[in-house]
Amino acid sequence: MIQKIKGTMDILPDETPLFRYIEGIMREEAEKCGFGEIRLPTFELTELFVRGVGNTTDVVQKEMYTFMDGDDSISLRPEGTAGTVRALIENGKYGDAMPQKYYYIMSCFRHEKPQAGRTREFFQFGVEMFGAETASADATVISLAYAVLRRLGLDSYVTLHINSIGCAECRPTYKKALTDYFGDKLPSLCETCRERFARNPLRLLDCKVPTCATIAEAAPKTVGSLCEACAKRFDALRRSLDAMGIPYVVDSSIVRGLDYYTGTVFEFVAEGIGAQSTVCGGGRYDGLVASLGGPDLSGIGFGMGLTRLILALKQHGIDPVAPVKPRLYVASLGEAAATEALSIVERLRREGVYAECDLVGRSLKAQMKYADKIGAAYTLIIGDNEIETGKANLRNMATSEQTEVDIHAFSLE
RNA sequence: GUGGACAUAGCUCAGUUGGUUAGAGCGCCAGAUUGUGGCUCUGGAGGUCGUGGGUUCGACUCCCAUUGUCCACCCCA
Repeated sequence: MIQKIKGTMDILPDETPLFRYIEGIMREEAEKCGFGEIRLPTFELTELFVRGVGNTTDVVQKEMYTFMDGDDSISLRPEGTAGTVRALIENGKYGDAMPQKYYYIMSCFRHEKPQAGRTREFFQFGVEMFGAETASADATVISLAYAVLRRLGLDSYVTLHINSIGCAECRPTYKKALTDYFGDKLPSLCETCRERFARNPLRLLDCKVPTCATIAEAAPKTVGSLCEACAKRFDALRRSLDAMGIPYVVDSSIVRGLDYYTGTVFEFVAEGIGAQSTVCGGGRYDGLVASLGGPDLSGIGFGMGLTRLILALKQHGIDPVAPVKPRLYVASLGEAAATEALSIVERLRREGVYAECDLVGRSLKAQMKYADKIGAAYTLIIGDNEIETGKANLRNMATSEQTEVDIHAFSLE
């Protein structure tokens, strides 16, 4: 048989209600903050991601689904920010009143090796805000993520980590401080860290190898080498979060692997769902709009992984969706009754009631069993006698009480 | 890309040092006197033991390869 592609998933009817529940919360919370839904192409020109996400990143270098379309190199979107920025510029939305606020719930694609909390096609809730540089903007975006987690009942199981990695002004200074510090310690670092030293020194702070982690602990902190503006804004963000009652920890190892991030970065981490524990990650990207050919416009956003949220919900036994059950099952005996059952069910459905009848030719007993199995609240039993008299027994499946009703005119509580 | 574990009915798993027609529970279907569910009982369908080689008189069981799944590294949501 033909199997699905590695790293993709089938979401069956017993799981989709949970997805829709979570998506509903995301939409409500985003729209309460004035974010409007944006729908974007599944694929874009490869160059958008090369320039937007950054050609030194792993995501672009080795995880994109890229192929030729005639003379164009196109790629499946590996994340949502680059496309949103492209749409903002292309549709001239930078001319409208600021801030511009967008959200999306869509699948993204990365050619990675699947593991717990990581698939090649994954579903992401993302939020992007443009043209607002205040700490209040940062706090608003973070509080939106927190609101979603709180409504899912996960707020006490996640930790918010925040950091500032500096702007175009202070980041180079900080990078130099870092390379100065790590430079003479290279021999004691692990192999991947030596690579990181050359490619993305910030990531040195995030190594899990014990010896590297100890060395990293004593490394100069971003927060200590921020320029005045960045330091001020980071302080303001902390005060804002305090004021809003959103708990957080300052974590200098939060770095982000996408090139566009500047200044404020943050993650919500859920312990216990596996190694991929970041349930939401985001930050500021003040240079991105300009670097993609738009005006000099600031931006901040986050991505939240649907399947990781579901892992966390499962881990804590949170199951907020009730299965959908029919109000009525019409059991029938004989062909005439089967036809009558169909018309009764049709009438009720037109009135907005979820009703079912036999579709596979079961015996009466088997129909009753089936009605029980699917959780029907009531069962109406009809045969030739009932068609003749127009009356039939309506059985309450919980109490087993039966009442006689007019089969053409009865209604359900 | 690197490493580790695992692959037996629709699902969760047994399967003794390699030895006759491969098992259980759950699920599914059908019955247990005539037109009524949940409990119980009985019966039934369903597996070329992931795939391809090899060792052997004989392989679900041992060896090799391959594919897939899971977990971790890396990276990220």
